[in-house]
Amino acid sequence: MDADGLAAQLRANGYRATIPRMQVHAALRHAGGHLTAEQLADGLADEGVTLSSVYRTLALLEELGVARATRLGEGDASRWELAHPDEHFHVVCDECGRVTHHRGGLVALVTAHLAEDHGFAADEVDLLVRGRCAACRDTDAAVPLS
Amino acid sequence: MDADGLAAQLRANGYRATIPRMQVHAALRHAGGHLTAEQLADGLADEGVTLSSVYRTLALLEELGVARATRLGEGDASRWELAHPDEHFHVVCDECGRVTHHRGGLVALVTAHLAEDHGFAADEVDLLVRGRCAACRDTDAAVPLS
DNA sequence: TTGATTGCAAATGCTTTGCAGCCGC
DNA sequence: GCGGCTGCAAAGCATTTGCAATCAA
Repeated sequence: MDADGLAAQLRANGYRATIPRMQVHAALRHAGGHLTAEQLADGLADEGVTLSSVYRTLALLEELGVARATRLGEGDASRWELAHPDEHFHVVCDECGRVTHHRGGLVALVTAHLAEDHGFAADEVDLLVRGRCAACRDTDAAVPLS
Repeated sequence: MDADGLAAQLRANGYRATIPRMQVHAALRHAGGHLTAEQLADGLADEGVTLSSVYRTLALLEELGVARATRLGEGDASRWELAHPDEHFHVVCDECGRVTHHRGGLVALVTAHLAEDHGFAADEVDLLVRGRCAACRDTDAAVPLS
């Protein structure tokens, strides 16, 4: 979604199109996702956007279904991205920290299974995989610890 | 695993079998999982076990592969359970808060897919589904909001 | 005995909130 | 102009950590 679209959606829901809201959205769109609230605030400090506004804006964007939070580690901070229209899941490498998206019918499969067999209406499916990516596995093989 | 098994596993790894460790494990086993650190500490206050020991113990049990943490909400505290030998995922009802486990070959399917197509070695798969359970959907139908 | 482990309390880090002024509508 | 939003600073939680005392081995 572009800036005008966001402004329209905000106003359509009775919210105002303010600088922090537009800037946070632009930053998420530009970065392609996986930013913490603090990273967003740091990057937007020049525009006069503060951390608390970032948090408030993220909560709002989430409520509108525009953004989405994911916890990529145990104690870590939440990381944010724009909501994708199609389902996906996150694959995180514990070694290099790289995060990739994977798409697939998997999420739809889970949803259908739960609905049919258990009468459960799934609103949100969050699939997180942690492990080691191909690049890091190669590196390990080349430079063994022993 | 029973108490003796845990004591043995602790000592085999160079750790001591102390009261907090045995009690936290027993509490998790008895409760069947989904307890926060604070709930554990409250229930074990009579045994003189403090919150910080609960946290340290949980971290240790996780390292040993005996326990496992899951975040069931955004800002919520982590909930803990004993690790199951077989994979499973959590289904949380947003309305009544009930949490159920579901088993299935789904996790193995994801792991295999990532390994074969992307060379990614998955260590941990965390699948969380949120929505409304059958019971709550029935209730809603009987007592419509309008 | 001896060092790992605990309790206590203070510190940390992420996130939320109260309030007075500001700005989009 | 009005009321929603923001910045600022302080509070709130879950979790971690420093240190002296304690306890398992």
